[in-house]
Amino acid sequence: MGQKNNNKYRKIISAATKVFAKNGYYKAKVSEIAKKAGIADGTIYLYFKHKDDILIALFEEKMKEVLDNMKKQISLESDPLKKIQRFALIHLKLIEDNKDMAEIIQVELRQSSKFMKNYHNEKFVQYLDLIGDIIQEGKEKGLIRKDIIPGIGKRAFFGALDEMSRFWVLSKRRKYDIETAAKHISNYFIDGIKS
Amino acid sequence: MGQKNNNKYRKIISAATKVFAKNGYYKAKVSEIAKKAGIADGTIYLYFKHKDDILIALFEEKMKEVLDNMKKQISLESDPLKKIQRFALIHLKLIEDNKDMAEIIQVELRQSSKFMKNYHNEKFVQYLDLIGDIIQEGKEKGLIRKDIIPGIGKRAFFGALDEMSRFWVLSKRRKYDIETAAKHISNYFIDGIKS
DNA sequence: TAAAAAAATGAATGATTATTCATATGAGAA
DNA sequence: TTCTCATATGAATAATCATTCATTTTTTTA
Repeated sequence: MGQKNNNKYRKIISAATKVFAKNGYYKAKVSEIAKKAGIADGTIYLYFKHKDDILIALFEEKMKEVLDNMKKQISLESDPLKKIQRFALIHLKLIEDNKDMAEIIQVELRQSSKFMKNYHNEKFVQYLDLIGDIIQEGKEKGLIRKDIIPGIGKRAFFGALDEMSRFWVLSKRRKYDIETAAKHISNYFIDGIKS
Repeated sequence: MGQKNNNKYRKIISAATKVFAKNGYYKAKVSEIAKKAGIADGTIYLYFKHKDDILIALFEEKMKEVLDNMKKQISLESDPLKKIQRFALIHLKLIEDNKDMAEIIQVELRQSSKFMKNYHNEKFVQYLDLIGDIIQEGKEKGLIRKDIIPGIGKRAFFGALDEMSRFWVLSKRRKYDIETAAKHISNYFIDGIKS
């Protein structure tokens, strides 16, 4: 038991994604996850020690997927400024294609430091660092101004995308389409930091 | 009872700010708020109907303060581009000066749509709109490009600042000082949208 | 096929806490 | 001082769920 490729493990993660997304971690009932996964309540505890282990496992899974996917896509582009554009588009598309996951990351990522004081979301840090690395590369190639600080730049850019996602995740209507939003946000940023 | 200028009402809000900030809304115990406010548990229910009313009242109070303060400060500047710079600085200073409040807004604002499905944070919308209005003004004065969409711009800029705050609120060490971060973030943005 | 091991079940447990309310306290009026 | 009303108290209540574990079902082994 407890194997990550186990059928039931997968079912629990998948059910939990939906249940956590609906009302947040605290309002999510373990029994509802079990029900949605089509198993008994107790079975969950054969695969996870505690309720919060489900959330952590879920984070790890999804973030790894997101991170691997983004890395691959970014590597297809060689121009750092183009990489930034692509990052924006991929990120927002990801939100669109994984609404449940996006809701959880939006809401619970913030909460995570509160209720799991010791859990450090390493994958999230790496995701941010992808942007930092692009900025660094751009500086080295002379495409980005030398005075740009990657640590600030990566947060500013990620934050801009993230706030746009938050708006989408939490509101019903989509006012701007993904391509437009991605293009605008990456262009503000690129024009703001390029040489 | 229930008067907003009431002594005990104030004490409860103030105690709740600290208690919510420490471990988040769900882990906060009403009895701990009461204890910190120096009153009996039951007294809280003379001023608030439910636990979540405390959080909503707290939001309203703090956001009103923040909003009024920002409005006043922004109005001292006439150049829209300077207003953006000032917005960044004031916003980050505010986070610095109100760490407890900042933690609550960072964490619970996200959560709020989950556990109070009907509560719409009007003051937050207005805060975002301050940025939207500045952008609009800049476009009218020919200082900002005509193709900039205020609805995207305001979210991008706020998101950039907000992600920087998140980093500060959740980490112990401050790597960049406020003035530097504010200057950089507002400059990326200004260079990205100016004519 | 029978025995043993592994997985799964779900009713019962036990801990947690928001909320209530019978009672007490204090302040102003007469 | 005594009565009244508003305010405050905090022990008791009652509902909620995560977690456990004795029992059952399924799978593997021989």
